[in-house]
Amino acid sequence: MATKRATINDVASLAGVSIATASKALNGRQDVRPATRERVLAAAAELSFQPNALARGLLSGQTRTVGLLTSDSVGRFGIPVLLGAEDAFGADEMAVLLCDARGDAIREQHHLRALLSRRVDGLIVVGESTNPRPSVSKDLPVPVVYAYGPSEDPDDVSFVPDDVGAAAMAVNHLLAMGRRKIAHITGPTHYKAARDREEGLRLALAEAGVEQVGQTLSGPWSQRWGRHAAEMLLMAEPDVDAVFCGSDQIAAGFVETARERGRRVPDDIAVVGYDNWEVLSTETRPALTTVDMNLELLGRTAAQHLFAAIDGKATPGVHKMPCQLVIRDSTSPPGVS
Amino acid sequence: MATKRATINDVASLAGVSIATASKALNGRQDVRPATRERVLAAAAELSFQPNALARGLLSGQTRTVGLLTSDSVGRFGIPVLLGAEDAFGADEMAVLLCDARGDAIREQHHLRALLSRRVDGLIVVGESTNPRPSVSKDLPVPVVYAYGPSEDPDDVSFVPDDVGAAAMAVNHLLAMGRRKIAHITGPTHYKAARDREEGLRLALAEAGVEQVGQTLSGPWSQRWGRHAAEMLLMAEPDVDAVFCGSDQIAAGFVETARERGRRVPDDIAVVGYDNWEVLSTETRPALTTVDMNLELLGRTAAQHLFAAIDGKATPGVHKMPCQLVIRDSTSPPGVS
DNA sequence: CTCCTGGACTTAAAGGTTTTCGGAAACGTA
DNA sequence: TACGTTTCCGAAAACCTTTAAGTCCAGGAG
Repeated sequence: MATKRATINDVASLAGVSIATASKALNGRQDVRPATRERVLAAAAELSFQPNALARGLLSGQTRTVGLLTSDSVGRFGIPVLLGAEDAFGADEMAVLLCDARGDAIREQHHLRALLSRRVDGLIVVGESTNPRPSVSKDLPVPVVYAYGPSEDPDDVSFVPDDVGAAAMAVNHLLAMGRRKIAHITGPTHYKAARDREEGLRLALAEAGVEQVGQTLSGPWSQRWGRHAAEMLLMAEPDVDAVFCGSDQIAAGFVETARERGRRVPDDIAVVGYDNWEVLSTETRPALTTVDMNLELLGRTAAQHLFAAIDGKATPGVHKMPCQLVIRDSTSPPGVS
Repeated sequence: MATKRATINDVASLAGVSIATASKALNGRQDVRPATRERVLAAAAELSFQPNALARGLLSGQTRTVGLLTSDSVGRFGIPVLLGAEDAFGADEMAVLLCDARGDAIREQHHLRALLSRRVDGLIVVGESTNPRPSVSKDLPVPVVYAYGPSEDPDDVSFVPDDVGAAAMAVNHLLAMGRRKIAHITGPTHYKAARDREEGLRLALAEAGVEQVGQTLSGPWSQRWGRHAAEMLLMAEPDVDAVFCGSDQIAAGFVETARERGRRVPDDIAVVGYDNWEVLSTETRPALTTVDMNLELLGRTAAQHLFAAIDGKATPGVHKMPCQLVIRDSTSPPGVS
């Protein structure tokens, strides 16, 4: 806590010039003699002058601020997007106003109004799942991009991970490792993520002419379910040699139970997870091969496209972002434990 | 994307009054006839008018915005604090400008300037650990409160979890369950959290006149270390009947290995974790008794005190916030599995 | 009738910055 | 000397809202 804030007026009078000249000097404009500029800069430093962004924004109509409206309280998806966005903005000193609607539509509207009244230049909406969500962009005076959870309206700009492609990539990896008895354990079917990943699995298996082992097992996204599904699967399909799991939590549970039941991973059964949630994927034994959705890149890309949209160059549609397969010990080739 | 934003001027002329009257009508002030107010409100609704917070802030000197400056990219501590802060602010529609310095002092200064230039009303600084950190508040024109990681300067306002008290509480719980052979596995000693939690353990044991079993084992905060430490501990001190772990990650690793080595939890060995990181604490077998640092409450309290400080009523010093012991199956009394 | 009161509304200033335009000085050229 | 050009700087408007102060008018009291 200290003195009152200095204004450009104070700087100008300390430097003995008008505020116009001070402004020009501070903003590196022409039309000001080097010696004068020097004096102004010195005065500004002396008073530790910070230009008032409100006044500047009022005049220019640009606040250099974007709103990030998220719905996943836990930050599982919002955080990487925030980081990516900060990266994309960073250089040019954009700031991020963060609001968490906690899945409540009323609260979302409330936050939306608050952000709009603060005159954000744009908006990033982060979904809590990849299920399409109602558009928020109708008649909004600023551009909006959706990250992770796409908008229902195809005229909006959305960025989602390519779950289908990533799942296919994961399964192709298992096939390349020589596995042919591949099972699938995943999350609730009302998640589009679960359906997409299963779709990817099916495409990859079909292309290779390989049959899936057993039915897809759907349950919660939890470790507990992974363990439970493992019991069922190992009982019903004893000759399974690979499992593609819809999340690292499920995979961690599976690996634990498989281990307990005397199945070696990866020698007897190879396991692939999803999410690359490091507290799980690198701490299981063995560490998990898993899909990294590259959320930080997704966030950065969304931010960059928001910039483009702010400049009037929007690119509507749902953009699928490539994921990455992180290969760890849970899928080494058989015999190469 | 839609039309240009309406100003109060547009509202006023649509309603056929002056902007002053429009302002008064919109803000529920007296001196305006009900019929007139009605007209103004209708006009505002018609134009979906949102008052420009920049202009308002410029005039009042208050932006109703606070900055949240965090250093833990992963959001493990920052997020609950953000949520708590949003809760405290929410009713009164404060907004939060979030910046992540990622442990980089330069970037922190950069963000600090950006926040100041945006004229935030106050600042919450969230540490990445409970280690005291350099103060940022000297000669700042706005109040600052520190959450989780306290400031080195005792004149600042800091809120930290009461690690010592919580550890003592955890150990007292073990003692109450009849355990007398208590060991401690924790994180690196350069973390104040590790030292404080050990301190709490010592106080509780001393008060009960019980000796700690073996030396405190220090290592990374990881599950891997928990497993490794479990091997060592079970070898060196076979008769241990309880372990207090410095984190849920360590506890999860310990439980896993103890189980593998044929020790039953909690029958043979009771285990207490720390953090109540739910993806771990509720998913281990058995679920972990653990310390919940109540970070959301901490964040809310910090936010409330920031309000107080904004109003000129600061309460300097390091405030220790109470934690909570969440009792689950890993510490049931012996024989009551 | 005049004067006063109070209600309903308007005018104008303020807040800090950027920008446009015009002015002044210095200098060179005819 | 008169004039044009260049260089540097200042005055003032604009952005949008709130509020203090002022205006106007109807109606009541004297």
